[in-house]
Amino acid sequence: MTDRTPGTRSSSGYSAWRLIAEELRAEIGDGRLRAGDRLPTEAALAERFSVNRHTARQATATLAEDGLVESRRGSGTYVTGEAMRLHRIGVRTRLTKSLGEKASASGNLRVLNSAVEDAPTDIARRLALDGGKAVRIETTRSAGGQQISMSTHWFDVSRLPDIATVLRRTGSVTSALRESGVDDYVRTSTVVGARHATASEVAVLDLGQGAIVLVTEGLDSLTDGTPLQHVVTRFAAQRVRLDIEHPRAD
Amino acid sequence: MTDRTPGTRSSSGYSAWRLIAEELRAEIGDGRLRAGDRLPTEAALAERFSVNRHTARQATATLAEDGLVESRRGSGTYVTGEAMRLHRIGVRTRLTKSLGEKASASGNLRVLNSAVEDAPTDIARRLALDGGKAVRIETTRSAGGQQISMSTHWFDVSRLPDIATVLRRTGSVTSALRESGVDDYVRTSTVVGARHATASEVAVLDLGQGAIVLVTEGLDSLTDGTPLQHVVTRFAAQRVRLDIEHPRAD
DNA sequence: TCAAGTTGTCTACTTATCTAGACAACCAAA
DNA sequence: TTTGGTTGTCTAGATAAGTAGACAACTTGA
Repeated sequence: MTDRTPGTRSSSGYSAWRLIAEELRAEIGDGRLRAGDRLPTEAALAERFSVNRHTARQATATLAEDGLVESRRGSGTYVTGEAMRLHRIGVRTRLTKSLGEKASASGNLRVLNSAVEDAPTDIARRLALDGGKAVRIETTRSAGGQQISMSTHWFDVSRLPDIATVLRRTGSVTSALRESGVDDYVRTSTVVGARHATASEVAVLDLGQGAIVLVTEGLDSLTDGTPLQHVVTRFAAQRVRLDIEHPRAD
Repeated sequence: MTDRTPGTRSSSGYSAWRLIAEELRAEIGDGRLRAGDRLPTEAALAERFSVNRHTARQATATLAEDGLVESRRGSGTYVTGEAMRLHRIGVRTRLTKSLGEKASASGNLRVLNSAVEDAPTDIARRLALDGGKAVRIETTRSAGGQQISMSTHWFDVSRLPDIATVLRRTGSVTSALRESGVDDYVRTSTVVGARHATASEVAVLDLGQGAIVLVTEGLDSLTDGTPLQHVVTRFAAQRVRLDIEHPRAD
């Protein structure tokens, strides 16, 4: 990108301004550009990425739409702030506590829909399902007026037949499980990946097309090892980072 | 995307075929399409995404270039496989156990360059630097002929003045630290995010423009809590998932 | 063997993106 | 106030991306 020779138009499926915008977003995200800093001028960006000034402008305009930078005529374009949320992932993921740095009240769970159906074979195996039937629940989580994540939960229907109803009422997985007779459970496995958001994720999470989602796939179990919940969560990567809890050194 | 009305061209900076390609990649990644499955026909994809067949073709062609699918004239386009690597993140990330073995399961580490310089203030604070000087080392990790990740390591130069030289020779952080008198250390903090790859990451990790990187930011410490290493790693998200180690339930 | 269905390739055309240059509006510091 | 530097806006033209239709090459199952 930086040294893309004019003829070597890469045809990557990304417009030039989008690539520039994401490059700048990365610099803001990892601290090379901090809140209050002035971006390079439009002319400098155009020079650096070997594009016309209009193309560079479109890049900063997109970042401005996202509220990441602010352009001031006659002066320059400035970084407004990062505003990244931290989501804790640990043994006991008390969700209602982990969202938002300041308060415990943040993080609103909403049940979109639920159904009892045959689980995909790999999920059925992970949950050690007998009959193969499972409760699938789709939820979203928001905080501070922003969509944070969306999840697909799978429970054994023979073990937790009413979990969807209870979850809809309580708005918390931990509470719903407690009401269903599960006093304690732990996260036994988590795998994290990242990919582009699908069309439905773009819609539900209120993202731009082509945005990125962090995908976590987790298994919660009773303390004796009995599998309880298989849950896949997609976080809006531009708003959330995952804070991994490590066990105490001893 | 799926129901994009013709006039509502979103102008997202992503070409239509790129959005389709990433949508399909997501379906392959999360198991909705499995190895051996046949993709919808080009005509069906064109219909579903409201584009011309040629545009849909370009999407599958890109996936074929990545080795994710294979097109067979007269028959269809088939998913070849996922081939996702798992990278473990835990308390003690013993990458290479014995000195004699050249390559461990987690791949081959190569030192790109290193320098002694002033650390950024936030890193200096995390490492509790006295003079502010730190050793910065850039490394890459490959496995099976593929680039897996690239990292930026920061060490306190007063504590580990020769770490770069030793790391260059041993090819393992654990070994290099052991030779430097550090017998044991633990991961005390890890934060995971995701964003588009920068131009240099695209080059080093051998990715396509606009690819996604998983970014981990970790702090390793002695068992008494003394900070040792601040390390930022960027994984090629299309090749790697992070497997989070959870402490035993007891 | 045949017919239906699928991918591969070609040409022509339309639409969107990027380039190029100019100038206005505005800011900040001399 | 003046000057140089910056963002905002306009017009026109060049290049890339997407549409449209046709047909060849090949596979599969009847």
